[in-house]
Amino acid sequence: MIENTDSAVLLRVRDFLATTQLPDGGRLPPERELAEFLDVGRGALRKALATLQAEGVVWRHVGKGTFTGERPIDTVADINAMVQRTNPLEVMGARIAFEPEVARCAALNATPSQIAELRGCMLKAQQAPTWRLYEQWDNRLHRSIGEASQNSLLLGLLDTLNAVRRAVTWGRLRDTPVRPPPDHHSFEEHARIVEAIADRDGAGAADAMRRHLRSVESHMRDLR
Amino acid sequence: MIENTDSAVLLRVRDFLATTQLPDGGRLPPERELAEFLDVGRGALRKALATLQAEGVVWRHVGKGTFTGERPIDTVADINAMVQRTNPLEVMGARIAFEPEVARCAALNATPSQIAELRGCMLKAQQAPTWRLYEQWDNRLHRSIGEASQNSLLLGLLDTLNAVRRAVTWGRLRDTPVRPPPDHHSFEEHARIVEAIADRDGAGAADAMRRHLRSVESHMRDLR
DNA sequence: TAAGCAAACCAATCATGAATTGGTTCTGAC
DNA sequence: GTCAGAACCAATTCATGATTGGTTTGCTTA
Repeated sequence: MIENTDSAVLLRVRDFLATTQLPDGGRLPPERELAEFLDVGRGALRKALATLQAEGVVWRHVGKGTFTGERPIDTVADINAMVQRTNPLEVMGARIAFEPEVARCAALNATPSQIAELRGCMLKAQQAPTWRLYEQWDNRLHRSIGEASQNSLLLGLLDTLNAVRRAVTWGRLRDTPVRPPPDHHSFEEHARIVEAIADRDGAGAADAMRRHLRSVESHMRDLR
Repeated sequence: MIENTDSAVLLRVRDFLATTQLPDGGRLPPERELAEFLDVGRGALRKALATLQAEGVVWRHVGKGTFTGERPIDTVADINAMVQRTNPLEVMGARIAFEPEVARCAALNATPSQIAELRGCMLKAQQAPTWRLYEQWDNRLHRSIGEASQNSLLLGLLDTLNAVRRAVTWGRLRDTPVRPPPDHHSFEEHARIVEAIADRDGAGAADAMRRHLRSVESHMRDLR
C-alpha cells in the first residue's frame, strides 16, 4: 500500500468527486464500496469524509448514504409557534389579505372540473342541515379554491393558515342544532366568488372573496 | 334474513356507530367484517356507508379503511414536502400573489421605527459590494416589510414562503464577483415600495411590490 | 507503542413482496 | 329487478430483509 496518510486519502476523495462529476445532491457510493475502489481502509475514508462534511462539500445520514452539497433544510413551519403568537383578529386579517389573491389565481387557472367541484361545495353548504356540516363544506369550498389556483405552494400556505385558524378558533364551533337560515349572508357571497371564478374574472373573484371575509369578520364581532 | 332495506341497514350502521363509541377519527372494522357482523350484504353496507360519508359522519379511503369524523387534509406544513411539490415558477407566482398584500398591511400598520428600518435595508442593499450581500439585504428588506405588517401570522406565512423559495432556488446564487450595477432595476422599485409604505398608501405599496416582483420574474426568465 | 486495516455489530433507512381494504364487476338465486 | 355473494382491481399498509453510515473490537504492521 502506498502512503495512505490522512491528507493523501483526502486528496484522493476530492479527486474522485472531481472526476465523477455528480449532479448537485447526488449520491456517492457506499463507504464500503468507495473504500475498496480507492484502495483505502474504511476508517481512513471516513476521516476524509468527515473533513469534507465539515467543509460542507458533502453530507451524510445513516441508512441514506453520502450526498454532495449541503444537507437539505428540515425546518417545518411550526404551526404551534404561530398559534401562540397570534390571535383570532390576526387570523382574520391574514385571511383577508391572502385568500382574495388565492381566489384571483383560481379564477385564472381553475379547470372546468374544479369549477364544478366549487359549485358542488357551495350547494352542499347551502343544504347543510346543521351548522357543523355547513362549516365543513365551507372549509372545503375555501380549500378547493386553493386547489383551483393550480399552485401547490399557495395551497400549502393556505393549509398552514387554515391549520392555525382551526387551532386558534378551537372550541368555538357553534353546536346550535339549528341549520343556517336560507338567507344566510354567506350563501350569496359564496355564489359571487364561485361565479367570478367561473367567469375567469380574477379581480371580481378577489373582490368577492374580500367582501365575504369582511362580512364574516363583522359577524364574528357581533357574536361577542 | 330480516328486512334489509336500505334504511334498515343505515339504521343498523348508525346504531353500531353509537354503541361502539369510537374516538373521533377512529377506524371502523373493514367492510367485509362489518357486513358479516351486522348480518348484511356488503353492497347494502356500502350504500349505507356512502350515505354516512355524504353526511360527513365518516370518510373512507382505499387501502386505509373507514374512519369517523372528517377527512383530515394533509396539511403540508412540512417545508420539504412543499419544496418537492413546487417549482421556481410557482414560487414566483405565490410571491406575486402574497407579498403585495403584505406590503399593503405594512403601509397601514408600520411604526415609524419600522419604516426607518426599511429605509436602512434599502440603503444597505444599494451599497452592497457583492451580489451575495445584496441578496442578503434584499431578503431582510422583504422580511422587514412582513414585520411591519404587524401581523405575526402573515409574517409566519412569509417566512414559510421564503424558506421554500431559498430551498427551491438553491444553488442558483449568482457568484459573479461584480456588485449590482448602480442602476439595478430593483433599487428604484424598492424605493417606491418603501415610500408608499411611509406614505401610508396601501394600494400604492401593493402595486409597487407587484411591479417589483414582476420585474424580478422577467429578469429571472431572461437568465435562462 | 501507535496507526491502520478488516471484521463484526448497531440503528436508521430503504426496498420488496404479501396481506389488507375500499371500489367495481359479474353471476346466480329469489 | 334486486340483492347477496364471489372474484377481481388498485391503493395502502405491514412485515421482513437488505443497505448504509456510525461504532467497537481485535489483529497486523511498521
